Amino acid sequence: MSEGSPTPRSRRERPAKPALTYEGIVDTAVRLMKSEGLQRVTMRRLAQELDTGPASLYVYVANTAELHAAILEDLLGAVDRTPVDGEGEWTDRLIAVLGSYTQVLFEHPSLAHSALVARPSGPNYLALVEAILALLHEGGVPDAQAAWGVDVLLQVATATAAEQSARDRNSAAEDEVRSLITALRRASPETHPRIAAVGDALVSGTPQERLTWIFRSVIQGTLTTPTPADTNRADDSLREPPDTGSAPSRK
Amino acid sequence: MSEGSPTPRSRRERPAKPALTYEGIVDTAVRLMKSEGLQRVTMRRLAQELDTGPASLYVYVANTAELHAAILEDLLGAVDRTPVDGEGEWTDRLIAVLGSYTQVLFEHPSLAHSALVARPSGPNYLALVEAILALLHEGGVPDAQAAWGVDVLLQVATATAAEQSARDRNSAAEDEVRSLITALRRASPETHPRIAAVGDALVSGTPQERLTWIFRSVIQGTLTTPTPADTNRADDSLREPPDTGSAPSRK
DNA sequence: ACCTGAACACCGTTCAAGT
DNA sequence: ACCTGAACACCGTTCAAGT
Repeated sequence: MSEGSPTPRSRRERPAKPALTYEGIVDTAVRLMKSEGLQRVTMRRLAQELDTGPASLYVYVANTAELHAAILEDLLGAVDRTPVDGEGEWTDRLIAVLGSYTQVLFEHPSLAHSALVARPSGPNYLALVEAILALLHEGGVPDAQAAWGVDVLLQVATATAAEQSARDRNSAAEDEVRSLITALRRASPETHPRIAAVGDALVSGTPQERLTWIFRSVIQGTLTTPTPADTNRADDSLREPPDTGSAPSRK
Repeated sequence: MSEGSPTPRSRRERPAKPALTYEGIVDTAVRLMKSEGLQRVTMRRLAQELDTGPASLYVYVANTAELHAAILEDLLGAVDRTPVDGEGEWTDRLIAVLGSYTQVLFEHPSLAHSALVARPSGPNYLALVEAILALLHEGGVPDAQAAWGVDVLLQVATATAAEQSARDRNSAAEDEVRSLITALRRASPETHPRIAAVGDALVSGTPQERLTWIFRSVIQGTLTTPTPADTNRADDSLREPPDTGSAPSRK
């Protein structure tokens, strides 16, 4: 599986245009994303980077969405999962893992938005899900609740990063927030008594404080809210048998 | 297209081309969105619908994002807020309002995704925030927690609608979910013990069941999780950290 | 003063034709 | 058999020039 040794006899050798592979395409896409943002990772721009035409990429990648999902999966490798086996309260360690995930999205703002739709299924994503489940298990959260909770936790983290990063990059989004704040402040106690009553609390706190509170309260809700499944199936014998022997043919 | 309308021959009277106004533009945009989806509500397509050039729209709308936010604000008028003054448990009525909001997004799937970024500040959005705050207040949720909770509740509702609607319209997204499910099922108990242990619970339940559980658990978390503001501040305004460390680093 | 035609600088995706 | 040039059908946004 070794590549042929390069024989550098040609002096007008180009900068080693690498053969197109899925890995090479994703690597280049990640590099391009880090340097220019996801909005520049287009099929055409990426093809240009790879010194080919856009049509060639379609041999390896089905469409732009799949390309973006592949970038996300790659980036998830940077999430720090070490708190899983660390010390301290399990909730704090869970918040640390979720915070690291959010941080990764923040560092690449353009990615967060697409992460809300892209559903990666690669090893880095699975490892993250496993880490969160392990911490919820350690905290004594029932399996059914933990299973549904992991989705919500990743969802709020992703959505928060997407919102925040939209503001960073898009001045129009910032204007929208500004006018929302103005509208909230101007809300009359007559027509909007509760908005007037809570006042600045609607927009108070640092993003950091708010995010930590969100994690804490969603964890709390997950811990204390039974799923309907708990009443439906009391025993856990509904699990699929391991796929030894007969392969399940239905998809 | 609206051709073949009976126009008098003598005059070149067109089919009553309405003068451009902000309201007229938004109305047409909403109609176009309902008939062809948000992805067709482009500046160019909308201008075509209004029988003008795209440049003319920029007199009234700053950019595409603002246009989409205006559409969302209009659609929020369809949210059923009557449960606020209804009967029954406050949590059930809150879930009903949030469910109606989610339903509106579901009925116009293309809108949900943009709703995650667009921050409307119109009357319909304010009325929705007011309604949620009123219900949280009725439930005895402290103001500071209610203020932060309303954001999370709208966020999870929006994100859920966006995810679900992405699947409906985009077969690629559906494939992604399918391969995620496969990946979860195949997870080895050796490397991913918790994923293996919870098994199908990760993907169990109807969207309806899951969404209701999400609302319930986020409400529960909001109710029981104190904000740092409760201990930190009395009535002081928030101060921004100096943030002098932003060095212009070149790479 | 107000509006817009035309241009600039891009897109995703497909497929016939070339190697 | 594999790859890609070229085309199709679009985009957002700007601004000089026309009325």
